[in-house]
Amino acid sequence: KVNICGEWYDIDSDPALFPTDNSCPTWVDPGYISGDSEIGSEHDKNELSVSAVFSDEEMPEPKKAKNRTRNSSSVSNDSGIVEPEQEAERVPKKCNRGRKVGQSSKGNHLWEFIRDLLKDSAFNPTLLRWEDKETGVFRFVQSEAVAQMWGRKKNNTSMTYEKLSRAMRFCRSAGYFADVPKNGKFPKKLCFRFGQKAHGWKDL
DNA sequence: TGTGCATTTCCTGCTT
DNA sequence: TAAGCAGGAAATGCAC
Repeated sequence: KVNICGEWYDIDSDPALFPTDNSCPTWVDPGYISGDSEIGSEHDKNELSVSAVFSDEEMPEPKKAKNRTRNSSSVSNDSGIVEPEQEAERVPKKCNRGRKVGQSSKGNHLWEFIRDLLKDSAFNPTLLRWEDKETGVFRFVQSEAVAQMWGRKKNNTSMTYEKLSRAMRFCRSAGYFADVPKNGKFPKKLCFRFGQKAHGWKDL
């Protein structure tokens, strides 16, 4: 069993997720492990193999067609007049917003989940990796796979990296993460950095 | 029962 | 021009 943020992921009951032969989890792109992939290569551009782990039902839904609910200018036609049908489309989809029933918010926080993944050699550097451990800069290697694990922990099978990254940005504004130094040393994409409120990552 | 926190979801606008 | 990133707004579950 592997403990991530206090939650035990059972290798035996989930062999596809955690192979028993100490090999890499099946979601990990074999090309990355074999050395065919490096940061900046095609494999590094968010290429995923999560379909090997998550069934069709478990896979996140594709991004829904965007409903424009706030900006009236974007639903008006060329003449700037909002048609009645377009007006109807502006009704907020309140029922689809926010957390769903059964999605627990208790337990560990997102930054702790990320920290624990970095702590575990089963996930570091296959799912995410240190860019600069001294300054707390890390980078998502398999961003969608990490998002799926986070969603799994929160009973939310529709979790995506887009949503996870939004939560990461909220945590950044709260001080758990910080801005990545813009000195050209780190790639801007998929890079985050632990903030002042985060602790326990230095002694990993 | 009300409030605050920590997200989650949807969206627009900006940047790469 | 498309994809990714940033952030606003509204909603939720939970703890207190």
